[in-house]
Amino acid sequence: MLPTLRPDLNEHLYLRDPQGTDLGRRLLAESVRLLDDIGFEAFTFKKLALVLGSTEASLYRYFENKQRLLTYLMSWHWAWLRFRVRVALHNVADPRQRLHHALVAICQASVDDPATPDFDEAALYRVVVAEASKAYLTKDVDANNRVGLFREYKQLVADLVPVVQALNPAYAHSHALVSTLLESARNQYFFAKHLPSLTDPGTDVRAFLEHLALSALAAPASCTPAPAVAS
Amino acid sequence: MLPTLRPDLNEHLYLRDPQGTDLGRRLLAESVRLLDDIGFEAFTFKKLALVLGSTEASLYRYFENKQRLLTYLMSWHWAWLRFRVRVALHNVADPRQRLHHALVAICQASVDDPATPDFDEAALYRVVVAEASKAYLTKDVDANNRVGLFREYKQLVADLVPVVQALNPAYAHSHALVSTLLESARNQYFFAKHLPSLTDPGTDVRAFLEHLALSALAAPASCTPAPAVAS
DNA sequence: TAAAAATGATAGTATTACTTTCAGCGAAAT
DNA sequence: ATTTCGCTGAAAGTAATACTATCATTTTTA
Repeated sequence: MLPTLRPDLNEHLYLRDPQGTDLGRRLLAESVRLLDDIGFEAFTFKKLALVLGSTEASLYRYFENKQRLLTYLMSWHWAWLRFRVRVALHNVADPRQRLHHALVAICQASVDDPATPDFDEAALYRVVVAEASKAYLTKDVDANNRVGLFREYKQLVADLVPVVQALNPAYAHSHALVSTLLESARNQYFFAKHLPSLTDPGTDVRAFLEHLALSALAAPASCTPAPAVAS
Repeated sequence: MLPTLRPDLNEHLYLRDPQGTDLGRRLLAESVRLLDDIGFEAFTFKKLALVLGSTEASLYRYFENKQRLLTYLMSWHWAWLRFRVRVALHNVADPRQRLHHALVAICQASVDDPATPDFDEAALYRVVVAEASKAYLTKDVDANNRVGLFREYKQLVADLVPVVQALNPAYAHSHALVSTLLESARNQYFFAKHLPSLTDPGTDVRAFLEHLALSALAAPASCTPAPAVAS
């Protein structure tokens, strides 16, 4: 099952609350493993039912389809990240420290929590890295967004915006910066593993992102203006 | 058909060169329209055959599957971007100007070329924004990468790295920065349209990215170090 | 004009993505 | 103690997807 934290995820994500039953919890845990194994495209409820010793029909009682299940899993991850960030920032006052700790929380999302033996957090993070964007890069983003399916991601961004704003209240792109940091974190991990020429060897993703954010927010006048020469 | 530019895309992308025949060229043009219409998940060769007045079997002679077709289309886009960047940077010497023009080329990828009436470039860019990452976020990235399917994207990054390096030869993350700029450009367009709370209202993506890159590369010492306080 | 290449027509297979119905079982309420 | 409820499993079915194969016909080209 999913670890200790049990956020109230949007009820449109599921048909029946998977956290409420044994089968539901095993569904969640095993789906992460299976997604990690074979990827979202090859993943089916039939295969999942097989490893669970259950049936397709039973699983369809929890989730309308695998897309919703994916979005559920990603939402859970985002909720968990929010929690981690909140804890990491607790009692840290210095704005620069706050950014630092937030980025540590975001980038160390893959570390396994030994308190949850039957839930593979490292596998979830691999699934997040490889599949998260498929949760919203679909033709029904707008419909899904309308019913709140991306609430957790948007909340995570909303939580981080003040962290960034604190360093430079005049910065005009704090939402864009935050979403770029989150998306880039995933991408750079993926690239490092699979398309290394799209990153730099031995890159510390957190250090890269922290430098990026701090320098953007330091915003010395010399960085800001677009060049004035003719096009 | 695809516009004037005819790059030599990796031959593993297709079974039969679609640029070499009339049906092949119509396949490419219509697939963009159909992908834009219904999205990658709902897209099938059967539906495409229908709008082409052709048959499934005929289309499967060009592409092994829709994944390869998508990667072909994205590769064509990346090759075209490379070309646009090259043209934009021609005879521009000032490093800051070069970055500026490169980003203009990248961010204005959606403008339609009136020279190619039967090819909808705006539609291709929408498809790129929504679907490009699905070309590599799969379980067979590594196999596909090995046979060169992502050559164009990697080349685009490789072309842009010197542009960035010229502004700061000591910068340690130029590959990560370039790939972040490219990925972020797509993401921010998508967010602006579908998940606006993940960007800032009225954001000029190019201006955002240019400020981000310039400030990261300006790298005053005050931005660089991680904070020294206890964790 | 003959050979080669490309296309269309037809058909077929395995799998996917579901839905439906019904029966059985354990826990909770009466 | 039994009814009832919620959940699961079993079985079957459907439409669509993702292909592959064969063969006749048309188009290109040498």
